[in-house]
Amino acid sequence: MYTVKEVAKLLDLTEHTVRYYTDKGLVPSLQRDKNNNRLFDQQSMNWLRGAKHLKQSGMSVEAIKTYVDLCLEGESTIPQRYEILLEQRDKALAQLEEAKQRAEFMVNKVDHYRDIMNKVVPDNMNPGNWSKNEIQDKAPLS
Amino acid sequence: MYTVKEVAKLLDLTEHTVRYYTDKGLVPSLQRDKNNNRLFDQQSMNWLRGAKHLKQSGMSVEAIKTYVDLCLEGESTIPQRYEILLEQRDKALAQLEEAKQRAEFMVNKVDHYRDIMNKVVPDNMNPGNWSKNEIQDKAPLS
DNA sequence: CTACTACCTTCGAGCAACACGAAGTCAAGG
DNA sequence: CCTTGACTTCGTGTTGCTCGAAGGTAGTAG
Repeated sequence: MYTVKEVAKLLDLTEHTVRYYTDKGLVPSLQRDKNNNRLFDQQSMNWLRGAKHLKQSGMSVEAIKTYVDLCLEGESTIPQRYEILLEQRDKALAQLEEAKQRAEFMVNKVDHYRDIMNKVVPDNMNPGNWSKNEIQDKAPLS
Repeated sequence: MYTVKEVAKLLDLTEHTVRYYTDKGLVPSLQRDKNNNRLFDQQSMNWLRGAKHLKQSGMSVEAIKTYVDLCLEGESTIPQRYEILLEQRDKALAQLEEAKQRAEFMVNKVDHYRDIMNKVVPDNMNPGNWSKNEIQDKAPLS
């Protein structure tokens, strides 16, 4: 059994966010101790982890709540839940592609700055001269 | 030369966001036509693309503005800019890792739902039973 | 010339998802 | 007993859009 602080640390969320999600009903199995403190068992952790993944893949808190309610309704909602997950999966895959490009972009910029500071190339590093490919990147305008 | 609508499409931003960023000074090279319409040349596109990448890697609009101002100040701010980019690069790399895990998670869930609908396994798919590894995933609690 | 369409503009309000701080409760330690 | 610290609720603040109103301009069709 975990406290708010512990789950926040384990799942890499702030305590504020953990409370916010539980208040919004995203963790239906949440329990309380005799002092009304939130208490997370493994199942509650799983709801919360699922909520985090769904949120980060682009769902609103409200949409996640709807999804959770569908889960609680039983097996009859499985096709509906499947459709939702399918859409979120595709978003997650698209995000992964974007994250790759972003990481590559940032790595290139840092390398470029390092070169500048080593006097290898002149300063064409301000974003106005940033472009989408390295050919242009290495052909400074200014 | 591109209009707001065109850059929005090219960079995959909403028109609102493009106007918001330009209003916040993230595109110092922005020009206007005789009717006061925003007009983007290649340089302005690059500022905007840079702003988008920095934003998505976790910087606030205000922080990006600060960065842009540093760029405009000249070469003396290069070490400072390098530090900023270094931090953002690390965040981008961390995000990439998270995106990978999230995508894997979502793919597993979708596959799992497909199995359920094909009557391969019983329903243990509600998030309360979701767990971090597939061993547990395939050992339903309910 | 007018009317319609399709852009663009500014501005101000609204909104989601937290973030934060106040004010209070409770249990343990010195 | 009193402080420390972690928890609670509640209400306000912030960021980054998001939307819509209200209006200007340019092109085309009748």
